[in-house]
Amino acid sequence: MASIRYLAKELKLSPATVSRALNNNPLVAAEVRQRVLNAANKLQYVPTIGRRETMNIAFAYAGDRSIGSPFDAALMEGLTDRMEAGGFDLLILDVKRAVHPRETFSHMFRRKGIRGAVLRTTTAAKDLCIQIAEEGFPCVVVGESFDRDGISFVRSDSLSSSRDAVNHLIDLKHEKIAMVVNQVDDSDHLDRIAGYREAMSTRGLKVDDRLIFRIPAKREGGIQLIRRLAAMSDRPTALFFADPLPAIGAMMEAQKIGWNIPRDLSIIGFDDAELRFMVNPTMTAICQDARELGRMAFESLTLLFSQKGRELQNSAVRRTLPTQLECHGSTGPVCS
Amino acid sequence: MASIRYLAKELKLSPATVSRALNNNPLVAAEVRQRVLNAANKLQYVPTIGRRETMNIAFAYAGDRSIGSPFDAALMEGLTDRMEAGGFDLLILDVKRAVHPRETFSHMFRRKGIRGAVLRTTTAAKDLCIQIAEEGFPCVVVGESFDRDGISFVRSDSLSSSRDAVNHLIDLKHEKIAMVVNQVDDSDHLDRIAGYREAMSTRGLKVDDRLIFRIPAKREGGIQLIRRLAAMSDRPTALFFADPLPAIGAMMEAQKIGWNIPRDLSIIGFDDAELRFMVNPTMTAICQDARELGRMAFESLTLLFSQKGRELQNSAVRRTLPTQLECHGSTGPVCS
DNA sequence: ATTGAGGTTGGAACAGTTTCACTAACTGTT
DNA sequence: AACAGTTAGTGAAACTGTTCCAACCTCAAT
Repeated sequence: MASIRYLAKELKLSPATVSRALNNNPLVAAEVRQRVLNAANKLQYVPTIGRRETMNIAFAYAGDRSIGSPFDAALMEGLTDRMEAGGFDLLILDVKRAVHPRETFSHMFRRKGIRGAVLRTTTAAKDLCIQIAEEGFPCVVVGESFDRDGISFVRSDSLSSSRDAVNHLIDLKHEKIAMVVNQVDDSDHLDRIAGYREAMSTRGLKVDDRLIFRIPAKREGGIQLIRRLAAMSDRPTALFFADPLPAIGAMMEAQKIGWNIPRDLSIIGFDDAELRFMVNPTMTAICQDARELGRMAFESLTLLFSQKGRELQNSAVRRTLPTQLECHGSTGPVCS
Repeated sequence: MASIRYLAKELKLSPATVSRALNNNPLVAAEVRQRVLNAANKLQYVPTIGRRETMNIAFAYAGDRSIGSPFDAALMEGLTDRMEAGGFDLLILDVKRAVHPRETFSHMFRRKGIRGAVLRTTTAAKDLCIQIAEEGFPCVVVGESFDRDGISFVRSDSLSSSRDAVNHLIDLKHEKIAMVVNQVDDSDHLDRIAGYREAMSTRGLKVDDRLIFRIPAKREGGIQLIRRLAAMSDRPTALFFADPLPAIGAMMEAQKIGWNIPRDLSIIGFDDAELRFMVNPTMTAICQDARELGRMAFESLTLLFSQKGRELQNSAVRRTLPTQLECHGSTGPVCS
């Protein structure tokens, strides 16, 4: 369709100049480059190798790059699970780093021969995802959900399992149940808070805002929280964490200052991987299947490529994966 | 150099047929494809996009795919650290899955436009690495070392820090110090055993082969080991683990059966990531900087591309990264 | 005014891929 | 047995993207 030569004819330039502009070659005038980029975006230009469409899919970090987490690793594993069969290759990149000055994101993807992207993001970078999606580039976001149309995403259903978790604590006769959540909200975490509130009020427990603690989503956050609790006169008997690492930190610090878990304090965390088995006692946690999430992301992306995807155009692909509450050793009946 | 058309002329075929053969298109006769592949390998054919050399680097799993580990995640992070500046992109693949029937590995890499590969491997797949290296494809192995010439690799220096670890235990007056190591050996683990033996004999302690325990490198392995130790009449007072997960499992199981760590048992593990901080007490461990290892792997690879690399040809690039012993709460003086 | 340097641009050559037409062999039908 | 239809395999040609080289244009210095 829209080839380099077609663009060239349209813009009354040579193919050479268009190619240079698309590759951010400095030997092209700024004004010309801008015109070429605009035309390429408008005409939905997609580079090919010879006559073959490229078969790369990007796992793209929008925002902080944090490959380090087991969650990302599992996600990637799921992504690659089905890719080989379709002849796709997986490319890792950091969108902020990869994009050249005065280049749109979708253009950067095209320059690298990428057909579609799985965007791994955090709330801080939500805008970035919206921007990329609005440029019309096929992408699926993991780790955030969006209200507006036109943005595809896959997510875990945090709401119902959060409800389950809190109900489990209430079944154990806990009443002062605190929710511990990251300082910055994303939609996933908002769901977790909603689940907490729902379960509490349904079972006739008052939700006191002072029972919702905001901490950084790191191990240190959990440690600090325990130190705060230790000073309280009327502290909660159970904690529900919306993130894995603070839950671990809290368990360790609590034991360090002599509390017995679960006798003196019950803890429920989240787990993307196998962390719940690495602490003593093993941790009751809500588990999400990150690998399956990766598979779903890939399938959503291929759906966007297909004819059906073209029809959907503005209505996006959205999938939700159920999560499970796994009961282990960090929760027990309230001890009064 | 060796282009498709050059190959075609050489083999008295059309460029079309050569292209098909190289892409494993089924519409080409088996005998012809074989001839093309042989010629491509002999003439060191490298595909290009237009006239530009491809800029992909592969993070290739040779053997079991195990992206899941934090070690791999950190490795990848290190790899990508410097890549963007050089204009390279990182491609993830599983060599066994990616390779087509009757296709050499180097050919598969070339088909995908890959300039060089970082091979992440295990001992079980050591042969695979040797094969790829012998095909002459630029690659750097991580996680294994090789005696023979012509194979580049980056590794952590396990020997000296293993010595440090055991010496630390001896300083704490331990005498019955056991070494716990994976059932299958790789050169890295052999180094760790060597370090153990060296330290023991230098300090005048006898190395009893019954003090070297072989277990699967999983959490469960450590659990099983503790159960075995519990039944022994004259059990070791300290354990030196060559792998992260069994050390964690052992700590948990030991505490479960009522042993106090470090009073009843001192434990030293390995840590690629942050696991040592997630257990209680925090774990004394040998830490390797997987991220730096990734950076080194990338730099070694680019060295192989450069002119200097051409000269080296048969003598390979080899780098070793020091590791550190970090003392935390899981080791203490022997208690008699 | 002339010359030279540097920035831009286009033409041409060349890289790989696929479409289309063609051949040869094989298969099934009359 | 003869014929038609199908299929595997091949090559020419058309098309895609990139870079080398020559040409052009502008501006400053002589």
